[in-house]
Amino acid sequence: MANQIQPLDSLFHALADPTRRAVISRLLRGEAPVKRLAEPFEMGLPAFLKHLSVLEASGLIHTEKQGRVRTCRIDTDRLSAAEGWLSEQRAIWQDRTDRLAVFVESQHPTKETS
Amino acid sequence: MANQIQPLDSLFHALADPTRRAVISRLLRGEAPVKRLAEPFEMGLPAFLKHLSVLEASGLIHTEKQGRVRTCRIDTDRLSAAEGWLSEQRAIWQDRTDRLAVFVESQHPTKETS
DNA sequence: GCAATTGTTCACCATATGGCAAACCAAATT
DNA sequence: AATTTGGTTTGCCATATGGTGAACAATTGC
Repeated sequence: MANQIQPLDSLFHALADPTRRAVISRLLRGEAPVKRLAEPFEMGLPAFLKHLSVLEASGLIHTEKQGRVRTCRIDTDRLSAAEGWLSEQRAIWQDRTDRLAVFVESQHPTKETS
Repeated sequence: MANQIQPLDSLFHALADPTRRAVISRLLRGEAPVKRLAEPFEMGLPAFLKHLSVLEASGLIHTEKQGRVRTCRIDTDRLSAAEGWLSEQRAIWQDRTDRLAVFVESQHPTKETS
């Protein structure tokens, strides 16, 4: 319930880039090392690492280094947090339109309420 | 179904700012002119207008000027688009974890499947 | 017509973002 | 020990972002 608004900034910011969204989609199918994650993209590793650190700062992924390979996995709770805010907003809107519908209904006594 | 990925960039980017999210929350309760929208915030109008234009570029709001006052209203379809992408992703993840659960189940013939 | 209200535009600024190349480090391989 | 591999750090760059103040419309109300 407690709306910790601050992290939403970094969350949505992390989602606002096609590369990062692709990484998320990829990680939803299972963990992967940095190199493999980076393969589909045309940028260099340094640029890619920046994207990863944005994702990690947002809490959407966390990574662990073992030997020389860093493995990345997703934190679906953070995804749900983003989804949660959106569905909260939709709830607000739906509640309002529902009450509006009732009001309109009450102004149209001729139409049957069915 | 057709995933028009490009607009997601501007969509999530628009959501990645507390001012803009507040504007959205406000507009979900009903349309409002620029001046009234800007009141709760401490920034000047030029800065606020930039936020509005980011929101408008993302399609989350559209505005109409009548006389000297510009009225803003929200486009809930764009909100649903963002929510849609997120729930798609969750579906991917859930499908995977479901199949994983089935697999784990099949490796544990001792535990009853209930 | 004058003045207040409501936006809008402009020039400017500091910082963040997203990319590069190149040098570097540490773990595996051979 | 030498080399490859996987990742990291460091500069550097162009552009975008988020804000400011000041000047500039254009309506509306008196």
